[in-house]
Amino acid sequence: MNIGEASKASGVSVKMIRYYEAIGLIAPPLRTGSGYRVYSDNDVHTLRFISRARDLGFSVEQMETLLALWRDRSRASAHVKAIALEQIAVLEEKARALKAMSDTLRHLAEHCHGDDRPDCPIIDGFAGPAELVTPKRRSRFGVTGTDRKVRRP
Amino acid sequence: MNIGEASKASGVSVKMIRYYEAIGLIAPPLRTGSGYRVYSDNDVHTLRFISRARDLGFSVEQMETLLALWRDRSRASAHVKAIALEQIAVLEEKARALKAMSDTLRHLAEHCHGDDRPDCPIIDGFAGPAELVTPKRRSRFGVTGTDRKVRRP
DNA sequence: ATGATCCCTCCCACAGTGGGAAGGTCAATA
DNA sequence: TATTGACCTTCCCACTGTGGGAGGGATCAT
Repeated sequence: MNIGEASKASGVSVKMIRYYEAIGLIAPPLRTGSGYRVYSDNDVHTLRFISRARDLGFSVEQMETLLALWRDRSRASAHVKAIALEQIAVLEEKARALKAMSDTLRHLAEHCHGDDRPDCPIIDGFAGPAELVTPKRRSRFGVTGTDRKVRRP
Repeated sequence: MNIGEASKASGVSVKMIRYYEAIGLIAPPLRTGSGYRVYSDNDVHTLRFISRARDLGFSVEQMETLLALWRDRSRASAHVKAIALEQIAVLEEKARALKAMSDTLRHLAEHCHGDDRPDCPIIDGFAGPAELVTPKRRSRFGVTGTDRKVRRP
């Protein structure tokens, strides 16, 4: 099948399929004489796997490992579990940081009467002393991980 | 004071101060004869405001509004509150999505014995039918917002 | 005067995703 | 058969927000 069909069947956008191929996450598929990419059911299966893993917040780098493990019938489940647990910890830490932020904001908002007068504890909280506003400084939390390396060599 | 000092005093990195200037979030400061940027205490105050807002997950675009409101002594607190509440909702939705992900993963991990046998419900969950693995499809949640426009004209 | 420590600008990288231009292909329909 | 419309191709660019680093100038203390 063509890329559009594979996209619909897997839930990965056409753009992303090509991107994953370019960065080497998936193997280049066969081509027709005129250069169209041709995907098998098996390829779609892999794409679907990728889609699920993305939805669970795994990075492309982690998916590389996960895919290798998926294909390796002799791998130990302990290995996969370790990666999953690591990911769970990351996810939970991000959720925690997010919650701390919204709690702080909510606290500020609760003390703001929200009418047409200019006094506003939210704005004052931003401008005033740090302790009032920062739950825990410097937790920027990019959604995808930190310092990873160049992958296209 | 020079940019390095302003950076230390505000908690915004030197790189970011220049970036915020380039995109027009902050006004270009005065320069010495040799081209060094010179910041006043007031500038540092603004920078600190920005630093706090960033820590609470506001995007640059939101900060533009927030800064304008901060400087506008006649603004209505309702306006600020509305922005804050919006941000709270976004933050909470992200936290919720993150939690759903980690719950799903944890569920999968709990059923994985984690030894050297290859059976692994985590991997199987990725490869198998969608219902088992996706808490709620297609919630990718970039940390900063979606479709915003070019700002350097 | 020399070296250390600033600062300047400019370019590049990254994740991950989409937009779109310029062009080739394929199937169906008029 | 010729045209149309839906696909496909590659290539480049955008974005957010942040850091790295090169190559060169400025300031300051010893």
